[in-house]
Amino acid sequence: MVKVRAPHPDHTVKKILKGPPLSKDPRPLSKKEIRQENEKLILVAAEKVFAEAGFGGATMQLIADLAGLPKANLHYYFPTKEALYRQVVQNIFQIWLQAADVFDAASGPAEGIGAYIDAKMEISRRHPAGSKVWASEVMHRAPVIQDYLETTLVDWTTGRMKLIQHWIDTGRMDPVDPRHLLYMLWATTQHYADFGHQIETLNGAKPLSDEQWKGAKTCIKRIILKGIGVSEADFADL
Amino acid sequence: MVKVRAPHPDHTVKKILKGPPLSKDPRPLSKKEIRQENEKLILVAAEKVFAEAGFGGATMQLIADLAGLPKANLHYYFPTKEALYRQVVQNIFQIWLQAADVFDAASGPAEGIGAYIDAKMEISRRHPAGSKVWASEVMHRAPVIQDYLETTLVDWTTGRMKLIQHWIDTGRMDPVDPRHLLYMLWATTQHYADFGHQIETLNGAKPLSDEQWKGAKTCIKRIILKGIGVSEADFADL
DNA sequence: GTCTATACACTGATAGAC
DNA sequence: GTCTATCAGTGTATAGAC
Repeated sequence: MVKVRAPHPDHTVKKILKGPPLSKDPRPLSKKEIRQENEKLILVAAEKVFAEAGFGGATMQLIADLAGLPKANLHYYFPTKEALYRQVVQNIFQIWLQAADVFDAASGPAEGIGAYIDAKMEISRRHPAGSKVWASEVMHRAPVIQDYLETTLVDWTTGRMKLIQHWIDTGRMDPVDPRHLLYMLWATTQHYADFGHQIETLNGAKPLSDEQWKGAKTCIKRIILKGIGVSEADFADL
Repeated sequence: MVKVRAPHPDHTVKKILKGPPLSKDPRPLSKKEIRQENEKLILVAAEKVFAEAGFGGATMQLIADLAGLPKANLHYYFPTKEALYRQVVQNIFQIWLQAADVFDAASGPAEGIGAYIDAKMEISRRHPAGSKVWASEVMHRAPVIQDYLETTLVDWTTGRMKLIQHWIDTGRMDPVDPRHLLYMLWATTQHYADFGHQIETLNGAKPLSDEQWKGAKTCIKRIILKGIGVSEADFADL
């Protein structure tokens, strides 16, 4: 008996990724512009496919179809699947780090942590695919960006922990472990991207509305800021 | 020129999964016992491999090697890779739901939420592989357990939200959105499993010690319970 | 820079002896 | 119930015409 082989539990992926290919800019372009244009096209498509299917489940064919290019062209711009993946992950990491800026510019915990939550929630909303790729990469023991974790991320975390400790020492918040506070901030905000499907399902199969996103941000900020002993007067305007 | 093909960014997986195969019980066994024994062996191995490599990156060969069985035997016990995966995911879901019991048995928010955090943190610690498989499944839009999300999970969540609302209505905690509070609990506790590698890296490449796990639990409970307005006297014994 | 055709490796699954 | 050998399908990557 011939049995049809189930391609992958992620058979939904193909449906989701259906639709018109990403549109190209129709202007006449120089070679350099063509390269930039196509690399961008491929990276955007790759991010979505890697997010939906994981590295192993993603195929160059799926990415090519979504980008509207022949499969061979992908290998012209990126030598291997892994190189393409690596570029996707690095791009996410940049966005992720960028959200840290609001942290430093702040005058105190209410402003700094509040703004950081807002920024990370916006990332979860605007870059859900990127967040998922990042999560997947870390879950699989960071095979391609371990060096970043050990250098950039460690530095970033150390700096932010010192800042939080300073806020504690000057009596502007409770003496909580800065490390676990950071993890809580990462976890809570990232959850809305990584587990977005679960959240949507629990929301009656509908994406969160503008109001609901706003409500989520406010709720998270209230609980955490109050939880670390920031005076309620300092974040009454949420 | 012949180029060696990079097998997968998860090349670390093979190393990690190395070591002596899971030991079998050497007693003489009945056929039924043999079946139970081997199914258990396969499921444990599969959980690890699926967690480390994702569904697409996992291979029946890797699972077989880790279980110490020939590849063909896996197909004897589980007809397809997907069937095996499905069983793994369902097992996780049961553990996950089980943690809910402590929630209901509680007399109020301090006890209920505190115990739930403890229970979920223990799951993250004792079943990190399972947690990762679950996270991966949801991130990929739950291709095999969507029906569970729509039925069991929705029911569970609705019930717990009502309980929290009751606590609010009786003035035992602040009027926060129960939905987002639940998400925060899930996110924060699950983070210690799913992002365990990142946490380890930030901990000097060492797993969290007993003390550190305890510290994490305490820190999370303090922030959240205080954040939702539970009187500090009610959780002073953390 | 684009794209068709194809090489080569690997994986899930099965057949069939023991 | 166990296990070796093997098949068929799919995937990455490349060659080479345009």
